[in-house]
Amino acid sequence: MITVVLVDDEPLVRSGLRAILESASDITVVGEADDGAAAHALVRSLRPDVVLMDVRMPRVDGIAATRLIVELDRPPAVVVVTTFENDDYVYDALRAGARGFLLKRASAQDFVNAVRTVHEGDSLLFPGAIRSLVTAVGAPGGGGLDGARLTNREAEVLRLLAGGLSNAEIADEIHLGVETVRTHVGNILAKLGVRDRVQAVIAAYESGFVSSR
Amino acid sequence: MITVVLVDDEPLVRSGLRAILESASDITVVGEADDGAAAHALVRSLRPDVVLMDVRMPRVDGIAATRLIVELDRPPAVVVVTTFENDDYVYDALRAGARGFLLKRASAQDFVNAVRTVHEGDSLLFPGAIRSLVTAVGAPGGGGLDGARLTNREAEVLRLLAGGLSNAEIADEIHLGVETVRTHVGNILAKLGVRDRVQAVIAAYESGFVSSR
DNA sequence: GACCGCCTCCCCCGCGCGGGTGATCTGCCG
DNA sequence: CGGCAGATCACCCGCGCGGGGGAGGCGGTC
Repeated sequence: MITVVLVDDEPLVRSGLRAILESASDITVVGEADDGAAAHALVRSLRPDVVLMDVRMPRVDGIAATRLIVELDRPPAVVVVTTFENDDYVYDALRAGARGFLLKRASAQDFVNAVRTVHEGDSLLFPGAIRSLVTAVGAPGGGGLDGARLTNREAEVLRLLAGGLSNAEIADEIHLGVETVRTHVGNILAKLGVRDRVQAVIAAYESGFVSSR
Repeated sequence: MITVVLVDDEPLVRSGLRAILESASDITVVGEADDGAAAHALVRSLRPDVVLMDVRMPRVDGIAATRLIVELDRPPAVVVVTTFENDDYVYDALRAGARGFLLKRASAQDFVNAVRTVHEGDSLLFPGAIRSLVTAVGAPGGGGLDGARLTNREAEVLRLLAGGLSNAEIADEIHLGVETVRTHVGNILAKLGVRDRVQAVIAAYESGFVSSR
């Protein structure tokens, strides 16, 4: 059984999340808090497996609360919940130690899956990378991106990379030197905060930057 | 404009595909055939970009027709369409040179995407790998697979691999020697017919063996 | 008993990959 | 004009990865 604590300043949101999560037989919501300070206290006493945390809250916000919580010993997995895709607070929260993030408009199944995922492993894979990429979804061949950290060229390279091409093949494909491709790939990995091209591909799929089917 | 030839022995199916594809402004169905021999002749005269081919047909079947078509110079991309997931004919067709395969129950958008994909690049990525994996979807942690080529252990390794883990990390995770993991990974790559772990991850996503969100 | 598939581990070899660093050229912006 | 970001290419280094073998144990089937 996975125990969950909900943190959001709106009772309506908490109720909704509770209803969604409790419909899964392996998940129990053991507590709710309406601000970061209360969340910290609640987590210390209840020791849940997972915390669903709104980033934007009065007084102690989700970032500070996340920071406090992950400093506990054997801390729960914190999943940040947000309304907006382009929310810099989410970025900060991920840096503060959150295991992943979800949009409030995600489906019920998404929430259930997210809780299970962070509980099992160490994932909601590469939240930082996915966060960087969600805002970059757009032009297929290299059109105008915006909030993304990736440049047009980098996005193009990532797309080919996610097609399973080697650096040399990418170079051939877009008529560049292999060295240049290596540079772009290196920059992509750095910007996404992932270790290698495998993780970059995963981030590309998980974020919807490329999509299956 | 992408030109397409449809090959299926049932007029109903051809009509359906035609309606779906012509709803896309960049796709035109330039011809239809109801068996493999007619398909071959039609493709030679019309030189379409893409052929959607049923595998199961009377007289000259889809496999033989695919073989004939891909032997033309500058042949069109052949996409095999089938009713059943566990259809060995599909396997043969892929070996015969088909660029990908689709289930008849796929969505309208899937068909449109498939046509565009094979027309642009060289993909419907790793059709052989995906074919191997679609039948393997099932137990998350290593339950009973069946028609899959992968053993339980290999499926488990692939799942971790698709989580972005290195060989050493996989070895740690399931308490094996790195050498053993290397062997499993090697076998996985061979069975899927892909070159490296990056392509294996892509196949895992494209096949639904692992799924985003 | 012989056989085979699966799992486990081992060695060697070549190469692609990723990190670090630096260079040049372009175009944009203040 | 100077500054800066993006794009291009370069070299070095270490290592993880993948291919090619081989080998032993274990549990099934014939």
